[in-house]
Amino acid sequence: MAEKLTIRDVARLAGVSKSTVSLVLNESPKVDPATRRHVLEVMRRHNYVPSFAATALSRGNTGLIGMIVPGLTWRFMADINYGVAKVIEDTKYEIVLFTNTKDGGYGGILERILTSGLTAGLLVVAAYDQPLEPLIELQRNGLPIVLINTLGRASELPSVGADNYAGGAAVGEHLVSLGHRRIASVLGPTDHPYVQERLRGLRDVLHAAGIAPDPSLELDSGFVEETIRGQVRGLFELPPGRRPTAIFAYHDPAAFTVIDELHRCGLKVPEDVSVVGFNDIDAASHVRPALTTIRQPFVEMGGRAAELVLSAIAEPDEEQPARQALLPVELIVRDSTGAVPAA
Amino acid sequence: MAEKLTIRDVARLAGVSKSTVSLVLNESPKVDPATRRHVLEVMRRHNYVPSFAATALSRGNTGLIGMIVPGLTWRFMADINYGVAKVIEDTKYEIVLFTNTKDGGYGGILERILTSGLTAGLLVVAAYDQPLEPLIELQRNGLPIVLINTLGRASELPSVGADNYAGGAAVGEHLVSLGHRRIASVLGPTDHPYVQERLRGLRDVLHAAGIAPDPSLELDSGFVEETIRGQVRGLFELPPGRRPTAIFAYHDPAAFTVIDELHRCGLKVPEDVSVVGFNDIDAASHVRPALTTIRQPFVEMGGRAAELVLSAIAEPDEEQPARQALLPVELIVRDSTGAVPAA
DNA sequence: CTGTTAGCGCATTCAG
DNA sequence: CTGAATGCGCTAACAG
Repeated sequence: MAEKLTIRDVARLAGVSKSTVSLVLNESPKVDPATRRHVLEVMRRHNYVPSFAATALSRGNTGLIGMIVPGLTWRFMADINYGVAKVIEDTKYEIVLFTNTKDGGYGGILERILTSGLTAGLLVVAAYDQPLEPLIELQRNGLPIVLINTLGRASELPSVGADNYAGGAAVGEHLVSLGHRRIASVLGPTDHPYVQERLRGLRDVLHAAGIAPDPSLELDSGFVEETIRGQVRGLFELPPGRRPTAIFAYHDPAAFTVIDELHRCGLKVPEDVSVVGFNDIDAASHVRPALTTIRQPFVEMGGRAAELVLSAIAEPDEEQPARQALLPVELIVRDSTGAVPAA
Repeated sequence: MAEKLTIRDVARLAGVSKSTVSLVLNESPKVDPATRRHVLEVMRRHNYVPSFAATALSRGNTGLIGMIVPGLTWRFMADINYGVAKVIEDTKYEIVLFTNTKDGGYGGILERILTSGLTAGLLVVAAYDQPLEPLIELQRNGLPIVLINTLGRASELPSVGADNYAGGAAVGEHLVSLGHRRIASVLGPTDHPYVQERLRGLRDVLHAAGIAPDPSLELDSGFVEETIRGQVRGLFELPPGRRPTAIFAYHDPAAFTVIDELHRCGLKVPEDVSVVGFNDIDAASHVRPALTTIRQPFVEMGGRAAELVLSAIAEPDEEQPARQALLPVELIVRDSTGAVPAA
């Protein structure tokens, strides 16, 4: 059953030549609508689908888009992938998934991809510990690459990322509009570019509001929960006038920790202190108080990245300007922020 | 740079013929070790990798293994994929990922895969709402398929799954050994095969211990949290002698809900009531009391499934007996279970 | 507009 | 053991 038909069979069945069939397949306008319809009909009836391998070989393009991900455990990977898949599935391309299971960087993957012509383009979800150079090298060799840049790393590669600066600014504007003037930041690892961007956004807004930066309120908290707890306690051991009335945490789990520690200190959220997170993870809306936070557009990022590779593949000549798309983030106001308490 | 070399170039550079190079590539023993080494050396030096498309066309095998997943949001998908990737990366195959983004079933994917010869084999992570027939059909047409059967669905397809029966039995044995005789089950959706299997395992153990089944302790709780809370309360409105001393929840989040509701009812875990979950999600070890639960071997499931397709691809003739591999689960004893309280 | 003729890069006979 | 000849299924000029 379902014996595989070749283009030749279709040609015979339709009473035309192979190339006519090929032209129909490639939607060439150079074929008579009637013949075209007829050929399509034959194809459908016999359930013909062109051979993937043959098409790839002949065209010099495999119709495969590689996607390198650092792993699937990261909670937003699902969204990114969804965005990518949504775009790709409407094309003739398929996604080849490469998961970094080994520590040794991208290993032989990249080399293999390039020289074997495995994929027509590459989507790379930036990982903390992977250097970008090999990718840039690949790109120079003609492989369209788009970086899904969740880390805000600067590079000459085309990339899509979230507008972390705007995120920080939005938080600042929201808090300032509520009357807050002493805003602390639990920054996580401050050497990460995205953290710096957010802080810059926040500072700029504060500056514009006439609020001078206070280093004692900008905390490099790293990734360790205990550090955060200690820092939060430290904040409220400051002289009363120097204590913050709002805390901006670099991601939602950190915000939860902050809130929990505030509660332990006998402070109420948002009555005594307002708290803002980042990322809008599922739990943010379920927790109490529901968390005010910034939503990153991961689905859109995936989709946009896919569109970018696709277009780079379609027009390889056009020396694509390295586009660094920054997608807008969204402030989600919930219950963890409120007006500044009366002094 | 890195102009793509063909087998012909390598032949020329090595001073042999194309077919010799080909034989070397395919590790044929019919080539002189010296020439072989020489050719390999040339390939390495010039960074030659055979063209993916050409190899695929010529061999009639794309070297691609498709993986259909219902989505990446499901938390265990990462583990399954990791297991698959671990196995696949040591072979010449790559993974093509298909995500069901549309509701309409597998859509055209399956048809396309078969007739275009896109993939050499298929790994399908079972989804709740997808029928298996199309897959069986594909398999009949010669496409090796392995079902990663997280739902315990019966089918003639080769599949790997977790031993849910053993899981239920292990829970039973653990609780019985602690002296419990009145064990309630918060079953989730009882029409799901895996739920039934677990219940069967539990019942069999209870039966062997001389404990008669009690329908009032077997609760079809569906997926809704409120239902579970109500049922838990109901359990402790039973006459004192008929109340359970232990509760088996069909998954960890449900167990958390159960524990929370017990606390609200003024009952302590495990002093008054023991609670067991299923799946061993990350939170299970972080929560208090740390949850006793059953770990499912998702990584191993992925790996095993990958091995199965690979072998089916390698030996297509051998009318593979439809293997239904059931991988062992593991009881993780933590703090939520304890000796039955003294009457 | 349609049919003819060459390859694409490799695997696989088949002689030598 | 090695080299020359075919073909995989399709696309892409090129004639007709």
